[in-house]
Amino acid sequence: MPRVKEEEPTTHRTMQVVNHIRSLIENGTLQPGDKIPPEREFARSLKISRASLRTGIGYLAAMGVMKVRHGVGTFVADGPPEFGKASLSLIGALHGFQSWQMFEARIILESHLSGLAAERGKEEHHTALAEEVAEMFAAISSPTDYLIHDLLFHRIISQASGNPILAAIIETITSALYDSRRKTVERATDLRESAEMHREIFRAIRGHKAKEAHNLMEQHLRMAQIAQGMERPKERKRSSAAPKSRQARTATAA
Amino acid sequence: MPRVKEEEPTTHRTMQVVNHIRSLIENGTLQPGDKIPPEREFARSLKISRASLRTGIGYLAAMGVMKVRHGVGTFVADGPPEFGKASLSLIGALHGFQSWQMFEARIILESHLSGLAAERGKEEHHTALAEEVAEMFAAISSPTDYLIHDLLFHRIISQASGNPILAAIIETITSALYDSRRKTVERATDLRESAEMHREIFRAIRGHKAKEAHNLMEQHLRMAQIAQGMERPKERKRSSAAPKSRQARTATAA
DNA sequence: TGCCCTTACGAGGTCTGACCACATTGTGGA
DNA sequence: TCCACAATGTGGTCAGACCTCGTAAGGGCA
Repeated sequence: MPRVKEEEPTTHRTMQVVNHIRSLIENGTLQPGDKIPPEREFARSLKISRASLRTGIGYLAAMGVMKVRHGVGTFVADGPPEFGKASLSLIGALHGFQSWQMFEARIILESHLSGLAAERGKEEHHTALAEEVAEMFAAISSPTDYLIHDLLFHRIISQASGNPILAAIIETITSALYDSRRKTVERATDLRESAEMHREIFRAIRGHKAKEAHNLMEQHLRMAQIAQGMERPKERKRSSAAPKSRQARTATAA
Repeated sequence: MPRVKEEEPTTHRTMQVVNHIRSLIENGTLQPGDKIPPEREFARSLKISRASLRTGIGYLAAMGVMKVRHGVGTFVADGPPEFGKASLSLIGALHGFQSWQMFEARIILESHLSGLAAERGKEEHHTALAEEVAEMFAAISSPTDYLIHDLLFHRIISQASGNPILAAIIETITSALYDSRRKTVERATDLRESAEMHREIFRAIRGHKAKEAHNLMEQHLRMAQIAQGMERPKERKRSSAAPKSRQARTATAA
């Protein structure tokens, strides 16, 4: 039998698609927000079946690189960089991540980010931060609105830090923490104090006081940690039989 | 026309699969290393097509939760927790992550981890670290072997830190940095100094000197950073309008 | 007896093409 | 003028056949 073996299509189809799109992104052909060709057409141009193309796209979508909208099209992700939304939650379920561990990670990272933002922040960031602080004070009586600006405030700091990787990590952790956080803010009674704290952080960053910005952020987050009951439990006998808090399936809905 | 609309099986099939497997993991039915049923069989039991099941599995595989082996079966991931291997690299290409940023993230995280390891490390970790240090000294003349134990050393510290989330993040960053790192080690001439440094870090951790462990690790990594030419470039004039410049390629390029 | 090669089978990988579901657009009727 | 509905384009799902890879079982040769 003729073992012609013509073209070696390199690796598996999935990776073929991933690498192709990756190169399109790397050479600038595809930019955040761009739409890729329809599946049928794209598949034909790549000489692979639509099913295989979809596998590859699914892979990219899972990691947050692409965003698929039913009935509309498939796009390159835009907005703040972030790892797959569900990834932390999923991997956490697999390895038994605890809430306090997520919060600890957040404290460490965001404190540093705050310090970096103080060192590297530009005028534009200072302006944006000032605005969010003002909005927070204005929303003191509305926990829901307050939370929005709180999130924005922290996100701006991430951007100001000049390290998108750390920013992306924080973004991922924050979204995983979002649910429980929303509940806490609902019953928070002293948003004013929180707002004051944010203002102080802002001032430290604007004044390029890295050390101070770092410490204030850490202090702020530790308070939040306590408010949400996410302190690290006392060192105790391995009692992993804790009441597992069922995470909402809807995750970061709306 | 009979628009019966019987049971709405919740959301899309993909998420249906993901949530199903997720719940199997959460309630302990599925544990790391376990094999899931064959696709055909599993699909039938879930009342969905094999294609849809595969989409869901692909999603989980992309995030490192599951591992698919052609001709063998599909398994729940085991080994050190980690986000999708390609994720950082891919998202990095999309958002123009720089190598120095990855290294900066690594320094920040791993220094803290080292401090935490000093606080929380157990005997078992100390033993393992000691062993790796010994192996490093033994492999001083073999860069490749040396790198293996170097990697292991840092991984043990991650575990000893008691925060699997931070450990997973580090694991992801490290693997993204691996390529360029391997090249550097090839031409490294002074592995002995590096080994000495690791030993000092080990001693700090064993002695529960958190601050010292933190500083030593930071110092160690900054030296490595310089050795690999991954310092943060000088601050340069730059318009805030994001001049769409061709994204610099990360050193991990091909 | 013991090893190696071949075969068989189980499992994932890919293809095809049809059809379903969702969003947007355009057009005709009220 | 405005709303309802149909057409269109795009992703989502399905079905079943076939391909490829790994492993284990079986048989032949030394």
